[in-house]
Amino acid sequence: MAPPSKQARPARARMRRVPRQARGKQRVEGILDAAAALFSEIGVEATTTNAIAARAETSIGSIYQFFPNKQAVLHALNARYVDQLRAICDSLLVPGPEGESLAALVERIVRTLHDFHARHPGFQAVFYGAHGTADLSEAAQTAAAEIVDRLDALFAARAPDLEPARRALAAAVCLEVMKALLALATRPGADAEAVMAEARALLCGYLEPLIGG
Amino acid sequence: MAPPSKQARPARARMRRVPRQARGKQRVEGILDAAAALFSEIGVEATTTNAIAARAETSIGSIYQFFPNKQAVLHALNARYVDQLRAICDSLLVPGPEGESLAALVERIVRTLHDFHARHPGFQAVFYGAHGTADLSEAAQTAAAEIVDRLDALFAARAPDLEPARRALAAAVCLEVMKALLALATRPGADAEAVMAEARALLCGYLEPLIGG
DNA sequence: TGCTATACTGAGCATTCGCTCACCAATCGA
DNA sequence: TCGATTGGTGAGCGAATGCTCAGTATAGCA
Repeated sequence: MAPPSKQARPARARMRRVPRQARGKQRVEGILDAAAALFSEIGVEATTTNAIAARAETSIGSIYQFFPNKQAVLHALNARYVDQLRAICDSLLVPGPEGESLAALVERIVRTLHDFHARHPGFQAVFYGAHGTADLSEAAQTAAAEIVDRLDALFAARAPDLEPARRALAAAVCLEVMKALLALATRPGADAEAVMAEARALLCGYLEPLIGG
Repeated sequence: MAPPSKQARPARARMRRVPRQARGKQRVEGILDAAAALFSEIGVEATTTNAIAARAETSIGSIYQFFPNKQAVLHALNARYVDQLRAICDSLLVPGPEGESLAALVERIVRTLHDFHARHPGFQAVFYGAHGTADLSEAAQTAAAEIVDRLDALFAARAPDLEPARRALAAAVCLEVMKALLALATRPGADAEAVMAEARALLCGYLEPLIGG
């Protein structure tokens, strides 16, 4: 990422042009798919715009028809993941069946999020990366804030008397722990089931005094 | 990092020349200090060799007198951290005073490692980064493996009957959880003490059934 | 059928980065 | 004092990267 204006970026646009025809929409999807694959394979920084174009079997020109710069591709990909995650959370991070045990709740959450990680390798690259320049990790924070809010609401539903500050902290802690352990579980050569079992034990032990059995 | 031979690197050397005079040793230390500062401020990838030289108040030529390439600087910095960490672990990850409670042990570990993180901002940048190109994260894995081994030995001392496979898994899980929560604690604007309290609760709850009270 | 908006292309420009090399300076040992 | 070894310098090279732009192709519509 070399010469995108040394000055502070003015009013950054997310899209240069919105695709109107069907093939335009397909191009954009193909570009995002290619970016996701490369991000997870070689990392965000190491992925070049020309490589994304080659992987998407299109030309760099096409990328810059729709995206103003490389960052915008990352942001768009992140937005796609956040949308999917939001849909999943809507049916996941809710009180669940009346009287659901904490263990069952934790099991549901851990398994669902692990599935999401496994199905979308690019997600980790976008969500977990420090990406050096703070500006880029803004994408990750968007997604993280989304999940912390949902978790916080879920905790509030199960334990109305828990102090809000403690609840928010617990939600943030749970997210970070989940991130760390799901990364461990999806590491090449790791025993995902075994790690998930530890994650369940860890989270249940932590949440039991807070959220009740 | 642009043109360091597209081919597989042959027999990578860690140092081009070992400093013999005192001022040479000081130069190397100054270069590592500058690299550490920049890595933590703007990230490993975004840090250029010229920027390191400027920060160290020397010339790029001097860097390449001692280091064969940018990676070698990262590796040397990592080695310096690993040495310091090893020294700390030697007096930290041992059974401790006879009959020490699990809570006291966890408290000791969490606090000491938090201090280390706070004192060496560059450490996180080196230790936590994915750094894209797998080759670079090798540095992080070196340090991680070191700590996991120590933890494993500590667990073995406290719970000789625990199954080795489970013990190793628990050690890896503890390291990842610690990494995640220490990162959360040192995040700008975070309440480090509050996060550390949660970390203690989390780890005690997890380890109690494994390592005994 | 022709006209227009949309979509697509890829050589190449501007810029950056890692790193070299020819040269100079300080320090050491005898 | 003087050669030898070690330490230090920075303009600039080659390669790679993000991105542009002039031009071409396709789709939608009257």
